[in-house]
Amino acid sequence: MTDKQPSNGTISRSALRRQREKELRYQTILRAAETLFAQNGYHQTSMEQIADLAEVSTGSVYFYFKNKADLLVHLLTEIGGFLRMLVGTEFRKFDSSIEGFKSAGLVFFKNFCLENPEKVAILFRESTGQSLEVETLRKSLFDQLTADIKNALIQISKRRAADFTARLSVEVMAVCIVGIYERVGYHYLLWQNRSEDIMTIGEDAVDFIIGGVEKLIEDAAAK
Amino acid sequence: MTDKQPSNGTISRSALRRQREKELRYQTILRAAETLFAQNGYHQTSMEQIADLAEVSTGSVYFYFKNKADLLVHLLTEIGGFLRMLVGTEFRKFDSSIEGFKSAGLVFFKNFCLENPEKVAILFRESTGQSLEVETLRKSLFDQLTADIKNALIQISKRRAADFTARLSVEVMAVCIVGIYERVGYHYLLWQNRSEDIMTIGEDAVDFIIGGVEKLIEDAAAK
Amino acid sequence: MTDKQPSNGTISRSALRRQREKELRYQTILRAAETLFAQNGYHQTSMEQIADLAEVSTGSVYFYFKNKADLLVHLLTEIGGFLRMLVGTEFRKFDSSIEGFKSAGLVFFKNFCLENPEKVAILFRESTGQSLEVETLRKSLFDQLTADIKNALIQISKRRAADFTARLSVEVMAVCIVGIYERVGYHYLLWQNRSEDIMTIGEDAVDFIIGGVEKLIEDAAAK
Amino acid sequence: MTDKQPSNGTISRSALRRQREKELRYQTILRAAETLFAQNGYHQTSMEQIADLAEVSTGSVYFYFKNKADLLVHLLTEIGGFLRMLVGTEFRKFDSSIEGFKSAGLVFFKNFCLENPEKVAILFRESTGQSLEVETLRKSLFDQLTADIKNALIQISKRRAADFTARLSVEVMAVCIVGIYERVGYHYLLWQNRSEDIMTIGEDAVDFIIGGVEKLIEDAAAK
DNA sequence: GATGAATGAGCGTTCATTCAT
DNA sequence: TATGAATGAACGCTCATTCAT
Repeated sequence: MTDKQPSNGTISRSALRRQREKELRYQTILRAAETLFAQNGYHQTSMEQIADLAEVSTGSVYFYFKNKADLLVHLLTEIGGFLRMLVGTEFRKFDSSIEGFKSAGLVFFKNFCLENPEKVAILFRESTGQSLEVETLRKSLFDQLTADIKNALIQISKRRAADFTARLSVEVMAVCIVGIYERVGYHYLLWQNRSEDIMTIGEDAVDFIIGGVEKLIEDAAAK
Repeated sequence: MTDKQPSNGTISRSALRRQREKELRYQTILRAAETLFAQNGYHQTSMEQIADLAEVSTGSVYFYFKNKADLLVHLLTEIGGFLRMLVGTEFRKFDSSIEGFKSAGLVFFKNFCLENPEKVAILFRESTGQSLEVETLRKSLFDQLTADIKNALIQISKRRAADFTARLSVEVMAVCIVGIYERVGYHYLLWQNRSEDIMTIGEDAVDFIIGGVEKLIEDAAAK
Repeated sequence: MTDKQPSNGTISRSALRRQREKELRYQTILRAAETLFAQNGYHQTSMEQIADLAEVSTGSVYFYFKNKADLLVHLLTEIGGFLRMLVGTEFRKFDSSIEGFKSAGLVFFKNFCLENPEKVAILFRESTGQSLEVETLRKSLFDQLTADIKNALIQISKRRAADFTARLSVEVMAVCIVGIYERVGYHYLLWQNRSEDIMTIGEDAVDFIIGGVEKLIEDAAAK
Repeated sequence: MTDKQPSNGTISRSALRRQREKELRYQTILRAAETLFAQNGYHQTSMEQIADLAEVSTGSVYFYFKNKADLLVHLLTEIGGFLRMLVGTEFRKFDSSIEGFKSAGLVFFKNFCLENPEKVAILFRESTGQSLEVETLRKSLFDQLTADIKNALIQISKRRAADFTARLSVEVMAVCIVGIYERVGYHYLLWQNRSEDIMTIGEDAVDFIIGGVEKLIEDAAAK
């Protein structure tokens, strides 16, 4: 705490370095936890293993994270943000059209699942059925995703002059779509290791969704 | 040696009663585990708690089940069989038609989810991300469900003279449908407690599925 | 208890048969325990395993033996008696001469060790360091053996008109001899499996003992 | 990072002190286990008792030793090394002569048995008939002792220009001698508490051994 | 006498968390 | 800040023993 601020208002070089090192350590620990949780499971991973992989002491882990669940909470938050960013970007790019829907789906399978299988494992497997705190966070992440999809659906229906909600709760549709993404990713990446086929599979899944959505829009518009 | 075998080859009454009592104890313990796993979570439940709720000693629990994971395995197997029976019955009743599809979906939400929320919690939440053994069993249960749905889809497509597989892998469709059931049940029963609305919600979800399937059949038939 | 004694004083046939069966069961259980203790170790053997091998219920084991230690106590007593009988017979046959000494040694290696390796395991390995009760019995068995040998040594020394005790405590000599028997049996049968060589080895050991004894007799006589 | 490495390459004082304290704790725990194993027996001693006597927590015991058997393994290794050192030193001092033999024997009874009865209890009683791992270690310790004695015997026979092996396997002789030491120590210290007489008894035992050896050397030389 | 289900004290072990240095 | 030894509650599990039938 001595050399944080030199006499003038700027931050000293060594303070900056320490800041960087701190951030680096934080990341190293988080990545170690991610790797081990995904690989061996949350309960099968001890704090000591995480510390070992991150090459720090157990005490240090507790300096950066208040407890074991906190590691999962941070990972989950990070993963949730990352996923929303990926999908949201795609929707914005295509202006919430049906094209954006298709594109977002493919981005999910390619840039999320395929490139980050550990995140899939943590989001869909390891964070399931843990403490109340984690489950609450998990719920809120899923709720956000659902809300995003719901909004996109509403925009599309408006554009087509169809009143979606008349025939089907848009929210339920959104929940269904989330369920599809989740199980397809889980099934083909965590259970089977079909990394090479995942894009074809993803296209099929997106087709199923689009097909369903289109049909229901037609029905709604027909009324 | 007194009452096991009367002079003739039949089993004596008291032996039968003991048999019944043994089966009863087994059930009592299994139900206690189910309740506690669903309520507090697998890891938050101790063997002593299970014994207490079942009103037996911890030793007795180990007489009927070889270890804690074994309890989960038995529950999961039971739940998987029950679910397949429910859904399969419905398909058979409607001769694998699209009506059967609708009916099976509703049965899932009514007779499985609504009437057995603990089973939902265990199948979709508590059994996730446990030991390799449990995860393997879980995978096989999901695989069976997927295969059942896949077969139904193939039968329907045959009846309509449409070649489904041309447009979309039937298996992926089946996986999507399983994903929908899973997440809708989880979302509206475990996260929100919408027991009263579950049937309406279930109908919506089934409509989404039917919509998607119909659309894809049309597309396939058009070719 | 009804048909034990017919009106006259003789024992009924069925009572006799039951007597025989009881004795048989007792033996079956004891032999099962002996086998398992020798094979897997006393602590690594459970009462259930013994009951299983003897093809009776655990309850029956407790009818014949008051507890687990009691099994070991009975085995040990039996083994001790058997060993004393073997060796004693030999001494008596040769009239406590140096020939009897030699002969008894060889009988130990042949008729005790070679033909009953399980008894070697139990007497020298499994009964060591158990409860106070077992250790006390073990001590008394060793004491008896020691006393037998001591007496033989005294007789021999008397015959040679040598005063053994002048040079060396006869008891210590006896203890030494017991130690030789014990370790040679343990070393070459339990650690190495030299069943085929055991007689040659035994002869060597007996030679060592005889050599020592002779030498000390000479020394004593010389005085 | 504060006091681990001062600017130069040496280890700081406080790091040294911590090192010492760690070694001290290790010793305290090991000594507690030794005391309790010798006093109450290995199986009758719980990890909690050891922790209590060492005035640490059970967790600490597991920090220093991987499990209960590991404690016994460490004790046994330590005891084996100590014994070999004692006896070996004596042999070297007397240049593997018959005098060294005598001296080594007395050292065994005085500096090993008399001064460390707990070690006698653990080496000859508590380590017997435990797990495979312990029994293997035990065997290797006895094998080493046997080999040491065997070598000494060979040297002596060479010096006397006698071919020992002609009459008697040297190895068997060594095994006999080990057996004598073992049983005499066990008999007079663990069973009877003859601490005051142990030296006289030890001399007797050594005399018996020397007597035997001399006789056999004479026999061998005579041929 | 025989059975085997039931008991429950007891033990070894783990591991998240703390804290003196 | 960082360390890592220390803690101790908690848990899964075993198994000798009992006892109602």
